[in-house]
Amino acid sequence: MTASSPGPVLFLMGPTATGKTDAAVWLAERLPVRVISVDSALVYRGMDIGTAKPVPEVLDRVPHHLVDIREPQAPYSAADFRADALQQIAEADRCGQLPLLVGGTMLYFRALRDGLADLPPADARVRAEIEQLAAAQGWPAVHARLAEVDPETAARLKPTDSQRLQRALEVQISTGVALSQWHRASPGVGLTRPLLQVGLLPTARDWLHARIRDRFQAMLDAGFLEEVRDLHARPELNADLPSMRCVGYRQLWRHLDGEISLPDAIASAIAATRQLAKRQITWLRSWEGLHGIPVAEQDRPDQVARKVEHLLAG
RNA sequence: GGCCAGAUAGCUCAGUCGGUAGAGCAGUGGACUGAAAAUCCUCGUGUCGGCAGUUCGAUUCUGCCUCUGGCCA
Repeated sequence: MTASSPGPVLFLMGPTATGKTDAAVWLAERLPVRVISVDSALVYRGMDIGTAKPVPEVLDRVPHHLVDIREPQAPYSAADFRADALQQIAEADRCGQLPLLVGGTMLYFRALRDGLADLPPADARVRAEIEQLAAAQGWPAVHARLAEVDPETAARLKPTDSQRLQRALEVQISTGVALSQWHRASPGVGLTRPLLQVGLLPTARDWLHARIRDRFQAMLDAGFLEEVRDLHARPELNADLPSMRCVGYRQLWRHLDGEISLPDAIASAIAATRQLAKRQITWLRSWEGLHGIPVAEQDRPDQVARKVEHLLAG
């Protein structure tokens, strides 16, 4: 017996502060969908205000999966997400729900859609070693070292790209096989079912920037600084954790460390949010198969959601 | 009112021993395979506060003016 043909999967993508969550909630209250969050920051428990996580009342009404699934000291990765998301999609199928993947972490969307190579996970010990080499001799030295064992990857990476250099060398050291070899050996398994890929695209940068600024102020009014203060007080957390590098948290953490004034922290957090939105838009501009929905300043979430619904019906 | 220090990119500032200027930040466009809200790359003409003087040539030197800090009254 063959399973009934797999139903579609809906991607709802877009830069921060464009109303993705509200649109998803609107859809979820009218259609049998399963909301699956695609967000590298929403996974962390205790990081609520600064991540613009839906408030508990909303989460009660419309459950969001893959939210609050990690403590801030625990790393999460694109590969973790892919595995979790596949499981959630299977669960949606079982329940007769349309999987609605909503969020702004574009690498996660791509990892899910196109698959990932079969690579070893992060190795904290090896990473620390590489970190030491970099601290002593600089990242160009790491690049030179990588060039000896994996010239192909070294050639495509800049000597300044600390994170990718670290990962590439880490893979080689911990497996004895070059990252480029791994990539050749396993192309990655992508999603094979029908996909509706919707991207919310702000019509202009100026109002998005204003909204980002206003939203950050609202976060502060809602107690964002106190939230970070609580995290800052936890001995198991530190500034180098991926969670504490999140936009807003990172800058307020620096302020709590006494490195910068509160006004400076606020200004740079807002700028970092704008830069995040810009990078998300860059992903979307070249996204294959994208159904872009222009979002104007005055558009309400339900109007945007109706357009998504329309695409779904068509 | 007097004295001193400033006035240069959207912001903070550097600089030009006189030949029309450059960093950081911000902004822009881009890249992106287990940290991705991460990490990295590209892009710099702006009455050098205003007016006048000296000079072949002034953002640079001189004078006056305006504004901003500080000190003294």
